[in-house]
Amino acid sequence: MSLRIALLGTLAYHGPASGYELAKRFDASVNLVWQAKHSQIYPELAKMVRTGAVTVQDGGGRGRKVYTVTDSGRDEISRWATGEDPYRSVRNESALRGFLVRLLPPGEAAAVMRAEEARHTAVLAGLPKLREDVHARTAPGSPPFGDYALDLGLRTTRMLREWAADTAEDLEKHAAGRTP
Amino acid sequence: MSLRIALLGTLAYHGPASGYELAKRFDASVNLVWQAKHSQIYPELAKMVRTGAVTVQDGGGRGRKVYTVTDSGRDEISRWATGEDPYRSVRNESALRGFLVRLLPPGEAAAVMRAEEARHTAVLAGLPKLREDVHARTAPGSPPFGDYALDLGLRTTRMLREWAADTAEDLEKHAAGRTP
DNA sequence: CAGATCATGTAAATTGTTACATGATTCT
DNA sequence: AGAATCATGTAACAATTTACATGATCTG
Repeated sequence: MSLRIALLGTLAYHGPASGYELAKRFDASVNLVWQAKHSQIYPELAKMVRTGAVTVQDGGGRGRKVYTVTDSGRDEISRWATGEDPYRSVRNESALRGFLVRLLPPGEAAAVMRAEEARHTAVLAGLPKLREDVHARTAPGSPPFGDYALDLGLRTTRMLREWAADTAEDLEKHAAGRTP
Repeated sequence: MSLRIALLGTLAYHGPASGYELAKRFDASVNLVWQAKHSQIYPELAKMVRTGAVTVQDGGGRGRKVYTVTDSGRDEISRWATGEDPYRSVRNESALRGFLVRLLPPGEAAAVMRAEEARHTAVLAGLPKLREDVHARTAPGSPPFGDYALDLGLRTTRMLREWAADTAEDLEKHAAGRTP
């Protein structure tokens, strides 16, 4: 369901697109929050054509197919976004790594956390460019998609970096304490 | 892979346990970061017995089976935790909802964000109890599992709540502006 | 023309969810 | 005794990943 919604949302924000381009857009926007490979996107688009959430036209040679979200598709987005369902699927491999870090010797654990910190710093450095990319891809007239979403991405990455740094610091203290 | 690692990590932190108890522990600790149902846990445990990452014994009647992590299992954890692999799988339905919110009329969108804020506030209220539960389930002598992990959970939830509140506020301004 | 990129798909395997099924023990 | 909880599993289905496969167009 979530992939379907993410695709519909992306089409609604950035305008009609091909499966190929949707895969690109995923990398450049939703990607901090949800991922999908083309091999999952193509079948899902075909399915959405069958259920009337999107329409297809041939577009721009090379066998390119352009998908457009329908009113029915927009309704689906609204229903999902406003719907109750209390369950929120969460999966976070970075955080899982954080869960395991105490099982390592403190020195090693600290190194892992420092590496994690560096990774987040790198992501932060790339965010301004990401923001430009997203704005460049946004269809004129559509609401500024990036703003809330990118803001969330920014806050998330910042938080993870700080957590990694604080954790590393704590572990380094332990490591120092045990070999005085 | 990640489920396997999460299970091994949980066994290493909290000591030997049955599949049933592991399912419980997941709900009470890793759950902010990774989820699993018993129908996935049981087969995975059986598989790990075959590959020697854990051992089984019968324990405490009622057909209960107790799993213990082996040295080889611990090695697996270390390798995974320190391994390179730059890819980090992330899935976050709350955040996905945030992505879509701009597609709704501002008033409705603001309401969705306020609801989200309330949800996070509720989770925050439950965290002290969660911390107690985790500590109660932690085997004596093992490292304080909860500390870094719960800290991350706390920071994540706090960040999401603030983001939801700020977004709601912004949307409310828009809603007011358009119907002056 | 060769290599990069655009573009779409399918197949096989793995992972995850929902539903079904069963039985033991404890608590009231 | 009946309800709740402990406890384990399987089956069917859905979602996801990895690998395989193919061809068009553009760029140097």
